[in-house]
Amino acid sequence: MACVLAHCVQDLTMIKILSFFLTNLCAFLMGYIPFPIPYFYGMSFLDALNEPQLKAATSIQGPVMIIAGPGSGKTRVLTFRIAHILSQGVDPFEIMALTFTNKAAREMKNRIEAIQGTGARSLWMGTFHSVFARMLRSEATKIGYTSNFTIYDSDDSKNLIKNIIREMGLNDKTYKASSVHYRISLAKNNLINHQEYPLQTELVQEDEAYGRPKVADIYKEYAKRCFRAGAMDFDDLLLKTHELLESVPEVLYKYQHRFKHVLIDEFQDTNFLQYSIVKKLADVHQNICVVGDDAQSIYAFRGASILNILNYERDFPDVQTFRLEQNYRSTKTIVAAANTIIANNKQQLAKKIWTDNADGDRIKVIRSMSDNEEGRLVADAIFEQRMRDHISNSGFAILYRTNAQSRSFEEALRRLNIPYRIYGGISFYQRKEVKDLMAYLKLTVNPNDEEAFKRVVNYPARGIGKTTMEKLIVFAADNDRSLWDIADNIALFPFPAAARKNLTEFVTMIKSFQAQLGKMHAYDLAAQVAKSTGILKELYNDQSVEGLSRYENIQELLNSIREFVDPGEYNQLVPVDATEADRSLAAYLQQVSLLTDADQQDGTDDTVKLMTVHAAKGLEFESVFIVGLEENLFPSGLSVNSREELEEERRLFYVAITRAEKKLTLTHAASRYKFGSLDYCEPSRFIDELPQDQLEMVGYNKAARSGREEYVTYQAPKITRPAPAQPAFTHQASAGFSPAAPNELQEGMDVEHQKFGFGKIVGMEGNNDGKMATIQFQKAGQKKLLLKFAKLSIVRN
DNA sequence: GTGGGATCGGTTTTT
DNA sequence: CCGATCCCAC
Repeated sequence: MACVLAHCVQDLTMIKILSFFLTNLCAFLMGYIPFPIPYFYGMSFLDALNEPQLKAATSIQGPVMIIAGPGSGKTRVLTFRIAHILSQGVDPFEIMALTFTNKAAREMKNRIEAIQGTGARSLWMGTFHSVFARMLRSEATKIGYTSNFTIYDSDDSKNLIKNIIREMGLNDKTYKASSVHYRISLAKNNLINHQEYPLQTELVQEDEAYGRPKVADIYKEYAKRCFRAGAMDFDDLLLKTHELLESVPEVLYKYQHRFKHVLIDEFQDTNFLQYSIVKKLADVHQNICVVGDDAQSIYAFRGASILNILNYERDFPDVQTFRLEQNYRSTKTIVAAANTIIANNKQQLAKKIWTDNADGDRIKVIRSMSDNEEGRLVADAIFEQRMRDHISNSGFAILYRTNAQSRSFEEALRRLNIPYRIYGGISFYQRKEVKDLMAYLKLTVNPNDEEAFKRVVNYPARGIGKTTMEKLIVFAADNDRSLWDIADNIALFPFPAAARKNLTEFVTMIKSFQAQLGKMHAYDLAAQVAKSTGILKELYNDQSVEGLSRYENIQELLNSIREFVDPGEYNQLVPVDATEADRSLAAYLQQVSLLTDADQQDGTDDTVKLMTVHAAKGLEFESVFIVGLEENLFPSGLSVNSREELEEERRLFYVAITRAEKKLTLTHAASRYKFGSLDYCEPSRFIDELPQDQLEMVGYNKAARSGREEYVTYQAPKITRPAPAQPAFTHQASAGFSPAAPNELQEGMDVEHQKFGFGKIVGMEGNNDGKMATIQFQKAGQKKLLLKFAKLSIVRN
């Protein structure tokens, strides 16, 4: 027996060694064999394309539409198309290519460069937002903005809207900032500005039906305030571009004639506003190429519409259409599953995706009892596939519907020592400390920025409180001037002496930064801002774990500024669409606001990727896990009320499925925690829509699905893993704890306080109503009683 | 004006 | 379970 065991162990070791060897050999070959694309593909780089791809890539005169199914080599066609255009003698700066992420643009640029040389660097290529932000930066003065305009992210926009709602004395329960913001955004994306909005009877009636007749007024005030602050929100970057082209003929003329070729990737996800801009730009040369797939349209909530495809055919009647239907990515099983799913949608263009690839494995459907178990099962499966199928970490993706689902997978992967990387969620630039420093920088560049002003005028605390701010806002509104303007001319307004002094000090400080703008290196300036505002000191004094990481985040932000200003060999913040180097602080701030989640990745690391299905668009992985396939989650409970919404969820599922090359695993949990309590979950209807004979069900209590008394016992694959580390604290007590807690806490006990660190409980007076206790805590080494109520953890000896 | 504790309310997806 | 907001004591 022992002998057999020893053999197994040996075999396992052999496999490990072998797979290690193979993986490294592959990495070695990939990394070290030079990959000169033109030679690799033969005589001409065009040889590498199949028949329909070749036609799509080389028909470069006149309007073109390419309908490209998932995995059909769409990116390749686009790349070769641009390379082909360049080879016909067109200048790179006469080409505009709009992609979905900056990363996609950068990758494509690199590939084109490999074929065509470094000239490709000056292509106008990037996301709609970043390309037009760049255009606005040089043209903004023609529509009354400065070129240093701030870009408001959605938090800034919502804050401003919330303030406006309050100032207008409206009920902020009926007027929720997020829904008002959504309405305004929807309007902007359909080319309706604030003057136009009240005239749109349909919109106004909808608002009234929801009991929000004042949305038009809020929109108007919002537009006014943004303008006064010298700020544009995400939608403004497009709307103002459109306005610019509409109202300034010489600008329109200049760009219309410049761009001989315009290309749009992911056309199904562009909205009316974006389409209108591009249509204008392409009007002279009419060389416009759109690439898309209606089945992968997943941004209708953002205003994207299938109508664009129909409009396109109407607006350009002599359009040439190409269809790429052969899938080179996935197994037959996966392609069949995708086709079966999408066939449930009524609204779609007819097409059939097919593949020559192998049949491949059946699709696994795993049922787990809880979200935590779901995490463990997926981690176990990855561990197993890594060994058995020789898939490297980077060959795996875990895709979920909402960012909040990542937690259980993180924990499980960490336990098995599987390296992973999460995209999305709270991004680096959304963190409080980063936003704080950024606000100072924004204010330095554009002092009228109202959101930045409000954010930092009293951070760190300098005695400018609610009352002073309220006055400031009132004076600003009365005089239609920015907050900064009022603060800068404080003598003209009645303020108490203390407030006047504090505000003046603040203004003087910001002005001292501004004085350095042109003279000082942007990095040094930012570092000085961090220091002299007291942000750095404040964070440095915070010795908690979070405080430490905040401090590091500030350092990281400073580093990214340095990288931007001193472009190194590889720098992800370099504007992808930059022809001339604009490396001012203002340019940095604008670029950073437009980074997408996908841009954060360097993509080359060997990690399992965790992301939402939305973020996975355009990517592919050997083995894909689509998790949380439950009713009300995927499809989202908010998107099952109309056929259109449900069909978008189904397209989302379609996108998720088609990311997989070889293996596809679907999971759902029978229950999951929601707001701290267990919630029971139905399996998603999408599982039922799959070809059932292609599925391998794991962990199913079949009776629950078919009504028959047939139980399948579920067993998790046995994988030895290190015993979980004993938690240092077994019970966390806090003000408002349950009656059980005081029994755990005793006088004289050593405890750790969340914020003040280690100490002792010196008293436990006054149990009010058996639910609350007053805890007296004394910090170690200090005589003074620090506080009465405390959030504490017990330290076990 | 400041800071801490209690209380309430809320879940999509992204530039 | 989280964060925003309210409320109260200094």
